[in-house]
Amino acid sequence: MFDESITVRPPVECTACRLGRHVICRPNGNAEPDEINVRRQGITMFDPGKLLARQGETVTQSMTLYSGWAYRFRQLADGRRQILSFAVPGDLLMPESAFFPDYAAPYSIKSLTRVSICIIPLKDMMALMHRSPEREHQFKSLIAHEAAVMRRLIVDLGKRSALGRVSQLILELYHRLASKQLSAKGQFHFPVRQEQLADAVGLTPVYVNRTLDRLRQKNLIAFDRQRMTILDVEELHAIAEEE
Amino acid sequence: MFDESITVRPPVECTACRLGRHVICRPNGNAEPDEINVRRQGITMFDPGKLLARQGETVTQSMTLYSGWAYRFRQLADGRRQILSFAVPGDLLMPESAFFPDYAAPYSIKSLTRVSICIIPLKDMMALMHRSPEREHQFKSLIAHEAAVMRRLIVDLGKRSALGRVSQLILELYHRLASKQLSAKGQFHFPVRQEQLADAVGLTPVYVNRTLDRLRQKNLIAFDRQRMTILDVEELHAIAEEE
DNA sequence: CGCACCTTTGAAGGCCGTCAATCAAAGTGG
DNA sequence: CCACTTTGATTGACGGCCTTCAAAGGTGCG
Repeated sequence: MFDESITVRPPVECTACRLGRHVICRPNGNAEPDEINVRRQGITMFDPGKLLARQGETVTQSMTLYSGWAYRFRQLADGRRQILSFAVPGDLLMPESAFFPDYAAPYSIKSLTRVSICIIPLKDMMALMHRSPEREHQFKSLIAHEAAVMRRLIVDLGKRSALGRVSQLILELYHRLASKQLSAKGQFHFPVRQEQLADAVGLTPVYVNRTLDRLRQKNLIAFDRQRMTILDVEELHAIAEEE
Repeated sequence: MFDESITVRPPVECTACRLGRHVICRPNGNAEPDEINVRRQGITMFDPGKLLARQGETVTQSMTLYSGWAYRFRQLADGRRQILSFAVPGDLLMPESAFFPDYAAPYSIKSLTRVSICIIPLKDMMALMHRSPEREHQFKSLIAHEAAVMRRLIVDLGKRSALGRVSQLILELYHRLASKQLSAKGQFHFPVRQEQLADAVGLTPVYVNRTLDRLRQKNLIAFDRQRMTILDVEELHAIAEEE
């Protein structure tokens, strides 16, 4: 399954990880030795569109996105697919797997761009988690956050129009990236194709295109060549809430 | 907030709880004394339509549904509401709150029927949970199950038609009730009004009505006077998957 | 019996989907 | 460096699923 990947020696020590405090496996502030650096198997690269985890299969690895984007999704028998969430640099790809031995993945994961992923055996991640109550609490917080994102998506899909859903998604990703210093002045790298936007917000690619167009004509966003710019955060937020 | 409720002395000992093994607070099989029985404050009754928890407010109590139905929902500023899930007898109303002190409720909860609820202080429930690794694991499993239900709902709302969504919901509740011995021969008490069905599956009450009608005309269900009967589980399941 | 609350039904319209064609951008090989 | 291909964005026409508005019909309860 992973034969199309390339694993390289870790280019950096974990203690010098550029993701800094935005990643779960950051070293403790105190004198604890850098355990993860010893355990991890290297950093693995994948091309865009590669399957990183398959729905139903047992999870044995803990994967942290070091660079690039991925998405979690479920696929129906006839091919329809629903994207549950996007993962951006620093995100743990399946945080809840750390709580259950022999956990069966409840969704699949695909790379959206070229990605590099920091992989360590799930057992080691579980052991690391259990070593410190704070780290365990961080895992629980991650899971609670995932649940909060799912609830928002449910409300979006159930109660909001196309304009509202797309606006919500753009804002959510903007805020997540901003909290990791990955956006500036409302501008950020947004490598999501309209087909995947459609699968995320429960619309067709054609209608996502028209919806983006409406947002552009309202002068709320500029979006071209994977570069998203939010021109009016307040008004975009208002539309995201009202529509 | 709870001034419209009536609290009565526990009518039964926890060790004789009719919910038996279908409730998280069941006594351990081994010789451990019945701790919950000491801590709980009694069983509280609420009329239909009462608010049991308010989105955003800090959770201080652990509530288990002893009888009746409730639903978890989020409400938007303009009044639109999306139901996230239903709670049936035996369900813990907000399992994830046991993991976070001073947890702010991410959704509101309302009684759907007249309900009786077994309430104990959240701190006691947390202490009880931490006492035994198995019980803590049960809590984690509950939360994982809630997450799985949310994922299915996301797929329903994003990718399925009205017929598929309604079928999915009926089947989900049927299976949940069956696992608690609360349904027999495809027949069960279903006290959900069409307005709430609509809020659960992201449709309007009018269209839910028409959709139920289509299911009846296909001879897949009978539904009258809060009594739901599934006439053809296989075919209903097929439609739930395909539509 | 009368009122409140649902459910059911009809008609009209809009949001979004489907199908299809065109266009733009980014490779690819010569 | 330029045909050629591939992939994704864009646009138009049309249709359908679902919404909205309104009214009528049931059901339970005081």
